[in-house]
Amino acid sequence: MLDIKFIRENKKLLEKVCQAKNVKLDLDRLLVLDEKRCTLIQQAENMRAEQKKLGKDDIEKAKELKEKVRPLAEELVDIESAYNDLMYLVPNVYDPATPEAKDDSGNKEIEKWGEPTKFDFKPKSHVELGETLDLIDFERGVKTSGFRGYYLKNEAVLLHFAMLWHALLKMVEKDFTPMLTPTIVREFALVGSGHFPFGKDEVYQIANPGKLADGEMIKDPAYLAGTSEPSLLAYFANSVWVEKDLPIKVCGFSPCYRSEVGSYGKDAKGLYRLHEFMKVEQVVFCRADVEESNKWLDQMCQYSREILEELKLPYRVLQICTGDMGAGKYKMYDLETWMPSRGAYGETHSDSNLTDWQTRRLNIKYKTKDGEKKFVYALNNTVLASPRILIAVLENYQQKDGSILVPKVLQKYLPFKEIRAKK
RNA sequence: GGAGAGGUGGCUGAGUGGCUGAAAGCAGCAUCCUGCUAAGAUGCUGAGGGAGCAAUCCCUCCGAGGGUUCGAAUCCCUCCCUCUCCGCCA
Repeated sequence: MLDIKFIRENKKLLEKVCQAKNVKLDLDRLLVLDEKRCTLIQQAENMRAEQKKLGKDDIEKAKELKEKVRPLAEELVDIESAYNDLMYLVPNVYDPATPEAKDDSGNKEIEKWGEPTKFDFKPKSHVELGETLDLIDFERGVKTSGFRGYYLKNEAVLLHFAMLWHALLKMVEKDFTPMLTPTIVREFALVGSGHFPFGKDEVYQIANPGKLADGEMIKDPAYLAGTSEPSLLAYFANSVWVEKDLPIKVCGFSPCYRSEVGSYGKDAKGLYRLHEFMKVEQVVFCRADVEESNKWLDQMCQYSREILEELKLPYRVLQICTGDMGAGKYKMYDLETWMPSRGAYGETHSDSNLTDWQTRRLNIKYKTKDGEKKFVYALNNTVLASPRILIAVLENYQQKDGSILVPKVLQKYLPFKEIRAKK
């Protein structure tokens, strides 16, 4: 959400943003609704003030006024509802330096660490490795869970948790408050984070929303969140901090659920695109200052890079272009980690500066030194998501003899240093 | 799942139809007073939106949403949440 005043004054800019971000929004209609809304509010308020003044001195006249206000109030409800629907669709502006493009072809590689792993043998994919070493069972996963189902087994399970644990400890070390967040969330959390109304299809809905047999509506349906970000943000909904308490740094651990509708054909095999996985996520709230928030964006990226570097996994940093960055984002990086079976880097982290776009939706503010109230800026980034990261670990660490070495940094958490075929 | 009770400002807590946006206390801020500490005196102190250079004025908000009424924190309905007891359960 943006400030309506800003929208009024920057129509041209926002038209451009809508086009660049591929957001369909009738800005003219929004502005017309806004105008009507202001007029109606003013009229209704004046009448109500008059009505109140009359009090019980002239009940007849007050009655008349009441009847006059009623249709105005009714119209206002309709207009405000339409107005709000559109307000939730208004995208955030983006950093002027953002590469412009219609799709991910415009993403710009801004840094690279390490080189793609070279093998002096024909490397296996994590799917093959998972099968021969008895680490992953897709067949039974699908049998039990359906398309994209999987079981992790044996060392892969411990490796998965070792990495998540390592990631969580890392963030605690960086002074983030660890949180284990709800995965079942209400609508407002997803509207607040901006996952709604844009990506409603991608979220699993539970609690049977809609009409009951007697025609009653079930309100407040529940959803399975695709990340702990909505929960981490919603935790602070309707709160006001004092400037000196900023930044607020939290990290969440949670299972993540994604329906992946609209990507049926993509990444059909392996651990890349799953309906459920686990993730450690970092969220920072900072002062309403673009420069400061961009510094945090870089800093959060650095934390994630540190983990990839400790794991000695080759990666690159992309700045995401306008067409690929999502309505709410002001600036965004992805980290892509080298995945030998793809012969390419695959997205493992996503780092975003949303400025006040989310905090306006959730009403999260702070009081400045001058006593002024402002919406805080919010940012989020993946710390580590698994099993996807397992693709990179299993494949990059495989040996000629078919075994897999355990990254050194993880060995302290594990009762083994390598993974070999079972007898 | 069954049976009860309840949700009021930063906190405690009055208030059951009409100058109540809300008593009182605590906390907070300001000033004064007392040789420190402590205590005392007085005043100020909720949020959102709108008009105005400003003083100020107007509207909305007592869990949320509807309804009754000229008028609702107060009456009615729905929902959400909290607490107590019972049942069930990892």
